[in-house]
Amino acid sequence: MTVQQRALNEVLEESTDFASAQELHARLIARGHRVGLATVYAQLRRGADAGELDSMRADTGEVRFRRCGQRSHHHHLICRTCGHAVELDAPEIEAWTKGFESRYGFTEIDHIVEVTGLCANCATE
Amino acid sequence: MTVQQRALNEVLEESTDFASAQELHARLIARGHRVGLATVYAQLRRGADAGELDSMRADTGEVRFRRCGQRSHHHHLICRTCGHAVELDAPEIEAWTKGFESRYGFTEIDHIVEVTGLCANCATE
DNA sequence: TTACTTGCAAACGGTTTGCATCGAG
DNA sequence: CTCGATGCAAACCGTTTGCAAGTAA
Repeated sequence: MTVQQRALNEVLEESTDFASAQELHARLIARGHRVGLATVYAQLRRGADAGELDSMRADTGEVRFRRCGQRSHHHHLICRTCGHAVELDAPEIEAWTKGFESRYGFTEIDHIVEVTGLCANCATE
Repeated sequence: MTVQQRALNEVLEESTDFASAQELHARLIARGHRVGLATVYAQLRRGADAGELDSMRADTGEVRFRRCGQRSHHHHLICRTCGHAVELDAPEIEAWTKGFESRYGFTEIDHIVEVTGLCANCATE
């Protein structure tokens, strides 16, 4: 656990919405940390691979990250423009996917569900 | 309406899934059309602006296009091992996502749903 | 004619990589 | 001491733009 990792974790901890690698890097610099952009990218990649971070691609092409607050399985409603996120309960989805196990003979069923849209703020611009 | 536009329309007409600008360009070249990549991008942009094309950003970062309104939205149940796919109807999902428009003030809501598992064949191996 | 489209090449912006160095364990 | 993390600079890749030449109407 390096100094840079601790610093990034801190910033991720404090932000509630999805943030881009560059935004996170800028915040680190603003706080006086000396961190390379490539390092931030590397850290974010590791975090996402390890399942500690959720990632999504914005309309602009950047990837945005957020620490996953809930441990249990859940989904997000995410603004495609600014990354603002709402956590969703999805009992319907869980039930829906369960049904496939017997119906199609599939096992170990998993699912990825991302709901995206434009939040009230971004829609007016 | 130029020759290149007619050619691209033809290719879009024939493809049922979302295709990237580069894929579409490659298909045009494969058919013997002399078209520049920049032209394909320009055409796709115009088509999307005019509402004739749906566009979405893939995980890889490319933008993929599809002619609008053909074929209703659906999802797949895909085997993680052999790639075997089953088409799914998802009325529950559609209804579920619709509810968010008013509840959270989001507009233009879209969703990505991927259901994966092991098919009967692959599970026994 | 005239405005719009074409298409090459160069620019752009986010991300990744090569590699020498650093530092945690 | 060792191996993974760091960070600069350069490479990458999809996309956009500048601009000269072409073409539909």
